[in-house]
Order: sequence, then structure tokens, then C-alpha cells
Amino acid sequence: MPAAKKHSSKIALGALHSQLGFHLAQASIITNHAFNQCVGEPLQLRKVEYSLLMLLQANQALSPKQLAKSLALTAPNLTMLLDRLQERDWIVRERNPNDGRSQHVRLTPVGEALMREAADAAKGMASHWQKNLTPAENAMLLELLSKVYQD
Amino acid sequence: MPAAKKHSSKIALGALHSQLGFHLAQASIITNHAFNQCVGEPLQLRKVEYSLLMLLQANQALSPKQLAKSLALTAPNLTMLLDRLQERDWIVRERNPNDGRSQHVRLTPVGEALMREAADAAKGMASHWQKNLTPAENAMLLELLSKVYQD
DNA sequence: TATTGTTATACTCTATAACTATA
DNA sequence: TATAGTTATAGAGTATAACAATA
Repeated sequence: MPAAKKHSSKIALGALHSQLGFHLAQASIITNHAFNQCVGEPLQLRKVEYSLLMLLQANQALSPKQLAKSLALTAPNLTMLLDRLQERDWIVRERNPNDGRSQHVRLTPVGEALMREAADAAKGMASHWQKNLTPAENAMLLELLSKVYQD
Repeated sequence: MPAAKKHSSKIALGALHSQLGFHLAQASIITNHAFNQCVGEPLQLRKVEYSLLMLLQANQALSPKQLAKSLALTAPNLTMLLDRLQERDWIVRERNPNDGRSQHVRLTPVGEALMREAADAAKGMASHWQKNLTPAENAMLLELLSKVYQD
């Protein structure tokens, strides 16, 4: 039998223990804190702004429609988000020559430089949780998570 | 070599591919949708309200201080949340006889009945993602996630 | 008529500061 | 003086409806 618990502040999780959404929310507390400390605060970037710019970096150009779907944002909120990024000279919106209704959103050279900085800063995030996870466990976790939302 | 990609709407993730926070956010889109459909909408419960009530169910009584820490809420926001739950007769706030500053928050009988309903409704959530995960993978995922935020 | 993107606006969530009471 | 909880309030995030331009 284990030793008597010493005035522990631990509380029971009950049925939450087997619920994926709860564990995702708890783990997100850690990753959000790591993001804000390593990237968000130093570069004055919100998480969703960082993700959006990373997607542009990886895809050259995307339409607001594609971005809204990938990031689960409504169209009006994405418009405001793009406005702010454009004011900071990180993106440009070009008209799609093949379909005047849609746009190509691209990183500017300044935006590309920012993302190189951000990618470097992001390397520090993993230290916030990798003391608890081996590299193999970390890789497994990423793979299992992507299965949750695949399709 | 794979066949030519057919007008796919897939976009590249770039460096996001290796970032835990991004995958957590994407997976949360699925679990949040499942929660709202199975529990949130039918029972008119927000996710944080559900988690709070589940913690009370598993622990008999907790102080607002403990709840705020467990759910990463600020004290004023928790006060408003408890006010709303109290208005619906799901919780009561009792004065701690050993320390007049703190409280014991408990489920009412009505709240306990609600949580039995909620626990039943919550069983439907897993079908939203378990088509992609075997039971063993699901168990592994929960264990790896809890390692991220342990300590 | 359907689609892309924008504007206007309201609602919710979250955070900070100042306050009360108990210790 | 420190802690638990509350009140008041402002900011940020998110959603819906109505609109403009293009197909």
C-alpha cells in the first residue's frame, strides 16, 4: 500500500479521466503558456496569427477561404485578422486573376523574415513539456493527435 | 510513386507539422464539436461548466480556489460561472466552518441528476473520432497527453 | 443563383484593478 | 499583512446578418 498522502492538493478527475477533450484542454494550457512565453510575447503574435503565417510560409499563397477552413475561423473574423496582419506589412492580398471573387494571400519579404525569427523562437517551446516525454513519445503523440482530426 | 494528386484542397503544414500546440488545437476542433453536439446543446452546458460539475461530482466538495486552479480560470470569472450554476440550482456554496474566508462548493441533488444525464450523453462523443483510433491508440493518447501537463 | 469576401454589430469570454471579509 | 472571494469594467475573441462584387 502507498504511504499516506501528505496534505496533497490533488483532486480526483472522475469520469473526466477518460475524456479526450478534457486532456486536450489541460495539455493546451501548457502549450499555450509555452507559446506566449517563447513566441507570442517576444514577437507580439497571437497563436492564430502565428499559425496563419506559418501556413502561408508553407504554401506560398492561400485564399482567405482556405485559411478560414484550415484555422476554423469565420469569414468576418478572418477578414479582420488579415487586416491587422496587412497593417503590419506581413502579408499582401492579391486578386486571383482566374477568379475575381477570390484572393491570393502571400507573405511579404518582411513577413518571411518574421517567420524565420518565429520558427527559431518556437524551438524553445518544447522544453516546457519534453522533460515529461521522450522523443519517441512526443512523436507518437503528434501522430495520434493527427489521427483524431484526419479526414 | 504515388498517383498524381487530384485537385486536392490539402494544404502543407510546414513547420507546424512538428508542433504539439498546433495539433492540440486541431484535435480540439473535433472534440469541441463532439461535445457541443452530444452534451453542450442538449443540456445547455458549456464545456467549462461541464468540467467544473464533473470535478464536483468526483470530489464531493471543492473550494473556488481549487476549482480556479484546476480549470485555469481567474477568480472573478469563476465567481460569475458559479453564480450562473447556482441560479440553475446545480450547486450550492457553503461557508467553510474551519476558515470563514473560503467556501465549499457542492452539487445539489438536481446537479447530481444532471451530471448522470451528462455522463450518459458524453458517451456519444467518442464516435466522432474513434473511427480513426483503435481503443489501444485512444488509451495511449490519453496517457501521453496527461504526461504533457503532469507536475 | 451561388460564391468570395467585407461591413456592421452584438455576444461571450477573459483579464485587471479595486473592494470586502476573514485570518 | 496575507488570503478567499466579489464587484466593476474594459478588452479581446467569436458569431450572425446584411451587403458588394464576381462567377
